[in-house]
Amino acid sequence: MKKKKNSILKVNRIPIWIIDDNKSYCMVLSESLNLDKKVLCERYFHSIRTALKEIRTCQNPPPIILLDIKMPQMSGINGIVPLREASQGTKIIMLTSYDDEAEIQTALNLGASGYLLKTSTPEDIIRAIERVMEGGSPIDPMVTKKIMGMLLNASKESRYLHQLTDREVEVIHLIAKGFSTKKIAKKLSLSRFTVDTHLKNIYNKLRIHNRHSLVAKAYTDGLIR
Amino acid sequence: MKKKKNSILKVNRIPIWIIDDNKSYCMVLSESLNLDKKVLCERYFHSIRTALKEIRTCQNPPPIILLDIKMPQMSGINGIVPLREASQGTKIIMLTSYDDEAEIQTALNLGASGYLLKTSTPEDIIRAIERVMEGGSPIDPMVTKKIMGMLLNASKESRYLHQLTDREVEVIHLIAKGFSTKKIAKKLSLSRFTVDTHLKNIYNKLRIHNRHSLVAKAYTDGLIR
DNA sequence: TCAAAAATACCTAATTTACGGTATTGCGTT
DNA sequence: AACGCAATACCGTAAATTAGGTATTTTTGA
Repeated sequence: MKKKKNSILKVNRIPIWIIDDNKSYCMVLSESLNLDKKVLCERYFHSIRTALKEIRTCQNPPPIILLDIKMPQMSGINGIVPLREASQGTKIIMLTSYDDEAEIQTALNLGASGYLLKTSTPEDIIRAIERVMEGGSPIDPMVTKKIMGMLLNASKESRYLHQLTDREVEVIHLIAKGFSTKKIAKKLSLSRFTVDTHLKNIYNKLRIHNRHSLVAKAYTDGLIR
Repeated sequence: MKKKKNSILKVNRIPIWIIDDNKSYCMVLSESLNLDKKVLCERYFHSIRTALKEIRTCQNPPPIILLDIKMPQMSGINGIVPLREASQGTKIIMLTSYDDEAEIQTALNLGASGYLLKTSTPEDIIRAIERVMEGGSPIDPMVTKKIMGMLLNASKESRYLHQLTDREVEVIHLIAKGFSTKKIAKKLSLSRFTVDTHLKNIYNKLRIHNRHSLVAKAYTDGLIR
């Protein structure tokens, strides 16, 4: 462990910036956060453009930026990359009213360090900031829940979507484990012809023509994880 | 929104049980949590067996159980299903010293509501309990970070791990799209023999013997997402 | 209880795959 | 110059797969 990291932390409050087009929310949040002694909202901006201009010229870019995802001119998503390029040390916590899975994925892939819903309390946000400073990636539990629910239900949904039968799903899982027709037949105590028939029916339902497509589809459609 | 939910919350403290073989940790945690007025650790057990016996016979099973994952006789993982069956209303928060990805997946799939590392402070744990009561699924930010890192780096790592060449990776992607040897050859303007050779080399490197295993491996190893 | 759906089994022909070889070319590194 | 490695290409063949049938039994739902 280096001393440097501590020194930043010990200069009392963690400096942050907020970027959010909603001016009242921005002000209220800023003041709420400043009530606590842990963080200090130094500045806030109502557009990514102005924030970018500032971060490129200022002396001390903040270690943390709270970034609203939904903004008129430029989506918060598009702000992640330029902001991080302008200041490599800065970590970004997305703040949003939506809980759209695709956005979460994109935001995190682009290098956001956290993802909070706007229903978060100031305490939640402060906690998240501290977590990010420690190297974590806080994601709102509700968001986590949503993603998990998605993952868990995907296989059932997909199965229903394709009208696959129990046996067919069973065969698909074995195919995905690399088994050949014969092996599957042995494993399920069936004739190889039966397995063949199941496979043909699966192919027809999924409109594919071979095993490798089947495995790919099983993964992309969430039938298998 | 129903009123019922609030009524439960308003009976002051949320009752919880702790199951952890480490007796001193168990006691200390229990007392720490009880310092706060939000939760009340009613009981703690040092084995799943005793906790199960109790939950099956008691009048008021707790809404929340903190369950240690690493225990001598029976892994905490195996406790999830019987505990939930014994008391359907009870939600389980896994508590562990490890941050093994497979365990997280398994635990969550089996119906655990949260996953915290033992480095969590009592405040973290109380917060997590409240989140679960609200229907969320708190996962320790460090754990989230680990999973994310895994997802992001998987393709590169996996590729490096298996020493696959550029061309080989290219072929794998086309296989995953369902193309046959001939189609791939046409697409890449190669001889079908060349594609065949690439495939043979891939099989040797990954120690597999057919296309469907390849696609499965490409997905599970994160070569494809 | 009757019909539909699912699961089972078999056959054949055409096609594709897997895998054992061998071999040439080009591109970096030493 | 020598070497390793990636990429390319070719051959032959046994095994596996796909796709077109037909057909019986079991299960299930209306």
